[in-house]
Amino acid sequence: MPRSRYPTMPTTSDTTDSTGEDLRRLILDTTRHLLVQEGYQNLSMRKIAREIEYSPTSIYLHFDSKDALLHALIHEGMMQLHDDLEATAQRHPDAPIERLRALCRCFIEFGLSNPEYYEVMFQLRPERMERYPPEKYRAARRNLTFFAEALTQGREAGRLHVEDASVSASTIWASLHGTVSLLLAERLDVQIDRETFITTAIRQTIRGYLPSTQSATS
Amino acid sequence: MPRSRYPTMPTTSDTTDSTGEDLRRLILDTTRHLLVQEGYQNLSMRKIAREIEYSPTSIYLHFDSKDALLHALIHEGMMQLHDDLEATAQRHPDAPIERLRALCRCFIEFGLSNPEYYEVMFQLRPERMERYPPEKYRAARRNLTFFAEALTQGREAGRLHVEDASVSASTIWASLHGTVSLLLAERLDVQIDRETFITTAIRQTIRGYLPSTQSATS
Amino acid sequence: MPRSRYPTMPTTSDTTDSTGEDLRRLILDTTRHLLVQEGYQNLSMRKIAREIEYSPTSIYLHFDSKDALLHALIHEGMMQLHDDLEATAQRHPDAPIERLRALCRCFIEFGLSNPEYYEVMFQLRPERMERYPPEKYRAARRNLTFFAEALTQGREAGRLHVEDASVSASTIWASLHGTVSLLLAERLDVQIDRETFITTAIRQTIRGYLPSTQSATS
Amino acid sequence: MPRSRYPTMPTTSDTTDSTGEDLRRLILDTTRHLLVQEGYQNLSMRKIAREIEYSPTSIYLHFDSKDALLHALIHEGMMQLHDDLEATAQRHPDAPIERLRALCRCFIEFGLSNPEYYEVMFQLRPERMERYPPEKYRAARRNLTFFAEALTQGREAGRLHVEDASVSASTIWASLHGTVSLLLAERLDVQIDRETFITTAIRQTIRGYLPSTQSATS
DNA sequence: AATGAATGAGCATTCATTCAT
DNA sequence: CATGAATGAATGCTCATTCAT
Repeated sequence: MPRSRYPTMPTTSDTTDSTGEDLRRLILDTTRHLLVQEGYQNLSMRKIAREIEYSPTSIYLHFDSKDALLHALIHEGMMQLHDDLEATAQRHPDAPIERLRALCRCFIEFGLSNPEYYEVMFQLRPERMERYPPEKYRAARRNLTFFAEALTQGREAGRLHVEDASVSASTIWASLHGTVSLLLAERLDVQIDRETFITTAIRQTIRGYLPSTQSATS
Repeated sequence: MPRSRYPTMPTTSDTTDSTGEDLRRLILDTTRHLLVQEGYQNLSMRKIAREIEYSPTSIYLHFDSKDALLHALIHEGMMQLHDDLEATAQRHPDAPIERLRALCRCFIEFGLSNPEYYEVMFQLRPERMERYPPEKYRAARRNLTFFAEALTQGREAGRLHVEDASVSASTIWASLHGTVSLLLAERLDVQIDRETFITTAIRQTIRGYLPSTQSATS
Repeated sequence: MPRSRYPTMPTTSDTTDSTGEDLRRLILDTTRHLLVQEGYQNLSMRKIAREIEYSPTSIYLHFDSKDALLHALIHEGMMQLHDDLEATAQRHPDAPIERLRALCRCFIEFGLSNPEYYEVMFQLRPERMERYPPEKYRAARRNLTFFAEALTQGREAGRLHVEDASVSASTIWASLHGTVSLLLAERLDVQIDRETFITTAIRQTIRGYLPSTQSATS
Repeated sequence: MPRSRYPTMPTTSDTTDSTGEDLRRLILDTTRHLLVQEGYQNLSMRKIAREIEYSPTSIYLHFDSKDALLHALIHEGMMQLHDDLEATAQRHPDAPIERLRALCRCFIEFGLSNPEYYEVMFQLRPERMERYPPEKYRAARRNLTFFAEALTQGREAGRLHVEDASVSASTIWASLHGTVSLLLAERLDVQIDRETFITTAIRQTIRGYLPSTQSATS
């Protein structure tokens, strides 16, 4: 009986960690694993149950519904992304532009290396997110602040041209999200080299905030 | 008997035919409608049938399979987007930057006002696209050339800084796609005004191609 | 438009052969062909229609139902088997035992070389045969008389030990049918050589009618 | 609520278990019943479910697939046939010819009194048997050895003329199978008395192995 | 003589979930 | 804490057949 064959998350979540929380962890890890392996569309409670060698019913002892399970998973993903971004940010404490570039690269790499995770984190239909718990939502939004902070510091250092850091963080996010999405959906023209595409996307995104000669437009 | 309760496409396709083509249209229109209402994941042949008040079998008289139906829909969407972009391009024959901005706006507006199409057009998982007919694929790709042409002309006029027009067209597309996606998925922070977000996204995207004082590294 | 790509039956049936009978023939030939190629289970009116490039409806102009079509086909098969057996019988006019052996071989070979045909001819469930037209049934039964005649002549020549030629013809038929069935169902042990099996089956079947030293009890 | 209206198998299998095995039995018994009533071709999971007044899903709690269900059924039939043959063989330990005759009679009676089993046991198309588990296949083949052993002992006693006992067991099986098949398919001429037909079939089959005066023919 | 349009019934299988234990 | 038993609803798709034209 394997039961715990996948790398475990270091319990980032707010679990009070009584004894039986182990199964909760096992479910989450297995679900994540299945998600990556078979995709969101093919994820089913039964498969999770089969994989952990418990009955489907047991999952419901720990999660109210499939949605609740997914939400927990999204949250974990957001937390991991947070950790990744944070580590990245700390590597460039005094160079906001470099930091911004690194954050962009970090986001894209997170998406590309966790494709199915990415799908549930950012592409789940709004109705499935309706019941997403507000405090988790707030935590997720915190990821954006890394971008906003870099922008703000860049502006304060006079090196970036930023009007509203919060809005700009969102548009940067949009660009990165579009980049990841097209790559994951394999919609990019085969003639275009992936790495060139990514580099260009990041470069142009950042160029949009560098002071320009023609400041005219709108 | 409702039967035709949704706005109809003005028969963009190559049909000018007999009576029985009406049902084909009805199916396509209804499918589009269901797509925006319930999303691709919840779309089923039976639901379509129920909605048009025909038997599921009847759909198969007009489309070989669910995939074929979706492909037809995607193609229609691509063709309409093409028409929109073309009309937009012609409105600014001699001002590449203005044209580029208008094309961006056009794309975003297309996405926001045809959410039915958008999901299947750009977010369908690669497996479902595998059998997408090559000639339709080629037609779809043509939409990108409007962007590439504007970039090229802007470069030739010395007003845009563009290395590879084809790659850049793709990164612009990525930005726009990300923008539309986040809006449709209702992932944007409620505190941010939609119109501001869109305008900013477009402006920054284009700024990325304006000549800058600081020569952007790599 | 091919329409008549398969070898045609030489109109053994009782058709008055007006002009439109051509389609009837085409349907029969195509059905036979499909049967051999794809098996009885996969035979459908639609497939036949597709193959002959007529509408499914058209088939119903010539055959009342799928059953009627199958019955016509069975009849044709029986007639062909009849021809085969007849030709075989005529080759041994004066040697009843040899003739019997040849008839057995002929039957088995017919079965093995027309597997799917054989299936509908002899293995169709009784309820599908209920409405089989009596005159066709009688014609089919005539095939048995070749065996009965050989038995009778063998008895008259004092070379075969036969009580009731009609019953014995049936038991011989049963043996042959069993032999063909097992071979077609691939139920024979792989260690047993097909040809040896067939030869043995025939030999033993005939030996059952040769005069024995031990007068067989009961 | 009928639920258990058919004769039950006395749990030949290796289950001596809990309560839930009852449904498994009910499914098997009902399936057998439906098989004889409607034939293999018309057997569907839904019909079984309807008949046992459970949901179709419930069947899948006990059998992985339709094939698995059929295989279980075939195996049960083979085991019962085995028991019947074994009991028969033991009744004639020292009289190989009598034993052979009794085994033939036993096989035919098994077929005629278990028509439900018969079709799936011996007439299933090879495709459906492909995945038949090898150990079950081996068990099934063991039934043939009763015939082979009787032949061998008859030969050793100098009372039967047998070349290859294994091949001959198969041809005897073929004869019996043909006999049963024609009877079950109701293909026998109504003028022929069933019992006469069966007796004759068995007698002639065995006569084929008695030493003959004319040993000549190949 | 031929068809286009349409359908009701059916298929094997999977799903998330519930409930009594 | 965990489960076995059970289900209603759903899935894409195929079938033989009918009927008005």
